[in-house]
Amino acid sequence: MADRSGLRERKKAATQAALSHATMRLAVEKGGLDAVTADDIAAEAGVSTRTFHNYFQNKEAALLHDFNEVVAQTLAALRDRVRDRPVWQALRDACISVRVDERYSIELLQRKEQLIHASPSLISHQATQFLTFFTEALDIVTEATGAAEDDMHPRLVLGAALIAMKVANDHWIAHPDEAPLAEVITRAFAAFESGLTGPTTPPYP
Amino acid sequence: MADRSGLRERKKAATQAALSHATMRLAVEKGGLDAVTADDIAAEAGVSTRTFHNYFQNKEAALLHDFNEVVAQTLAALRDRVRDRPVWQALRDACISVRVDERYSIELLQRKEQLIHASPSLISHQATQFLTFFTEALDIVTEATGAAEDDMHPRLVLGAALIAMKVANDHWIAHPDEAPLAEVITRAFAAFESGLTGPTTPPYP
DNA sequence: ATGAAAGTTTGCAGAAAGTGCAAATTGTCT
DNA sequence: AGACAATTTGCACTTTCTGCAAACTTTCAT
Repeated sequence: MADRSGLRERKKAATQAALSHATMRLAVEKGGLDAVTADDIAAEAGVSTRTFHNYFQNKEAALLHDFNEVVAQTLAALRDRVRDRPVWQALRDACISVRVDERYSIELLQRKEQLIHASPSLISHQATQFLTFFTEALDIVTEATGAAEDDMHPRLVLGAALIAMKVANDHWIAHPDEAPLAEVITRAFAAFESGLTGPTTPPYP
Repeated sequence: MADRSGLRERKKAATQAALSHATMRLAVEKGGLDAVTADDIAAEAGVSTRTFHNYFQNKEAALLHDFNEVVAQTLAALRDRVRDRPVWQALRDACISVRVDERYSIELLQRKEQLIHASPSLISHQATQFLTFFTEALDIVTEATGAAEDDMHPRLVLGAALIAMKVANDHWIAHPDEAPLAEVITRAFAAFESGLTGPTTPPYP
């Protein structure tokens, strides 16, 4: 019944964190996650290879582990907010409320972004995480709005929000000093609010 | 120098198609791609396992092979259209021009969709294909509009188009008799054109 | 038609991932 | 302390994927 603060639970969390951190350390050190084996990671974290696989299915999951918390917290924030404001604003506010910029150092985020960008398997795994987010968020949104099962609209709104969030985050990671993250997110969401056709429309002969 | 219609080229294409089809056949038969091994596929197609891996890195790539053609053709269509109309319309028209509904049978698409939905590795691989599309399309769009390297707008527009395309396709595959694919795509794109905030906004206390 | 050049297929060896199982170890609770 | 439950570990095994070199097939110039 002890789910919190038993020695056992703390040790588990510590091991998981150690494995995740070891993965990051080795990936940076060797210039790419592909050059790191599960054996390496287990050794670096001081556990057996088998234990590594008890915690994570693969190295990608280990490296992207902390992103799960971001996803969980965004979903929780969305559940809260969707009650008292329109879906689009709830999505925007939920994304802003997570404050990735305060939770992780910009150097860490940049290095991680670099690793992901260079590895197809990491890109792939991250995409899966996004899809999980999408699916769960869709449940929240459809329940809140009472939209029909086959209505495309909730999916389109949610997809747009996800794109806005991802593009804004990537932009901020690449140019952290230009503007605070919250503002970049707000700008990205705003781009969808007035219709997309206009801006990228040069004159034609 | 012969890249077209040499015996060699035709044989290669035939082998690749045979492997891709064998993969689909076995996946359907065994109720999921996970239950199929590379050995199975090679045997079914009448080549060695090593040859399978000469053509495809993994079973996922084999199953999703024909989607590559769709991507290539969409990109080609986009390149064409982006010259004489606004980016957003070019994207929409390019998506419509591919006519997935005429190229594949609805049964095949539905079975494939089912397989993908049930397999994390397939979802993952498909996401990677989407990202490849995104990256290449971004090149086309930025070149056509002369947008700055760090401008979020092209990414947002492109992301929205991708979402519209995916949501429309999924919807049409699930409800093929409701409306023609082209119309569903048009509707999905239209949802972005007038601003997203409105429709999913119930009244609040 | 023939033979050299270029491309393709195959088997084999080997690194690595990932899973099931049972024994050993470690934490929990009375 | 001791019974009970959860965790860690080693081991065996299947599968994926890659490199390499030998065998084979197509191509093309003579």
